[in-house]
Amino acid sequence: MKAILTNRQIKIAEELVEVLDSKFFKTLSEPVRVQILKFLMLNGRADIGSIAENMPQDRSVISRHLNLMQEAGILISEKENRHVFYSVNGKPFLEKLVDITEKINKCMKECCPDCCK
Amino acid sequence: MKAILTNRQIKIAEELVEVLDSKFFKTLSEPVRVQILKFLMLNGRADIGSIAENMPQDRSVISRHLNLMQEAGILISEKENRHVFYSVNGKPFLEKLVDITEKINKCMKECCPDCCK
DNA sequence: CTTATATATGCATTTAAGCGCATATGCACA
DNA sequence: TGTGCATATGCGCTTAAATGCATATATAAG
Repeated sequence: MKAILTNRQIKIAEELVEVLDSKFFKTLSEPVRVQILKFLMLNGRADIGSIAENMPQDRSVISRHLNLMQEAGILISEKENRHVFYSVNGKPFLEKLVDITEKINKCMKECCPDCCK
Repeated sequence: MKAILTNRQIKIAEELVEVLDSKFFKTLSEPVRVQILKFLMLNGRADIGSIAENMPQDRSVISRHLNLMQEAGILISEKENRHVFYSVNGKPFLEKLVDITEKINKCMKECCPDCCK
């Protein structure tokens, strides 16, 4: 048990908690949503119908997953007439991941130097 | 819908699915486990009892979370007499995150160039 | 204006996970 | 060898999420 914690260390650790507890992270850790991500990576922009055709789940289920993924910043959606097209939210998506990695790195270096031995 | 997918692209996308579906990712996306991670980052190596004292959950619950986190490669455990001490598995933990970020980056660049616009 | 199609939503069911109690195991110390 | 403490585990309870059906909404086409 360490003796003293600086405010700076506590703040850094709290930032880490924030990014890990985020909707973003939770949304990514679900097999069906990962499959959807894979599909969109390989096939590019697609509407809900075409995505659902390639998944065992019901259309309504896929629709809800897509909505969650958009809210989490992983996908973007564009409504065109009757269709809603989804695609990977490329740069912001990647930046979020880099941010998480950097925050963990920073936390280990500054809060827990022993962790890195 | 893209016309043709190369084997290379499919392989890259499958590797992405693999890392995202991993125990590692799922284990990290749970609030209590994130709190445990924070605690160990700030306080360093600690045994189950001291960790549980700082959490609202029962010792048995914390014990199980710690076990999962160790299996996922996030923590390491060292048994000393009656006590089991846990600490952050620093380097491997960070490397895993970097690996995931790189895989997603690679997948976006090679499978879905449109994603990055 | 009617019909067909794409998506969204209400609802009930099923499933998985977290949770805590009770108890077992393992180890140290008297 | 017996007692006490740290951790592990069996069990049932509770909760949250995924799932699919039925249906509602919206829009395009005839």
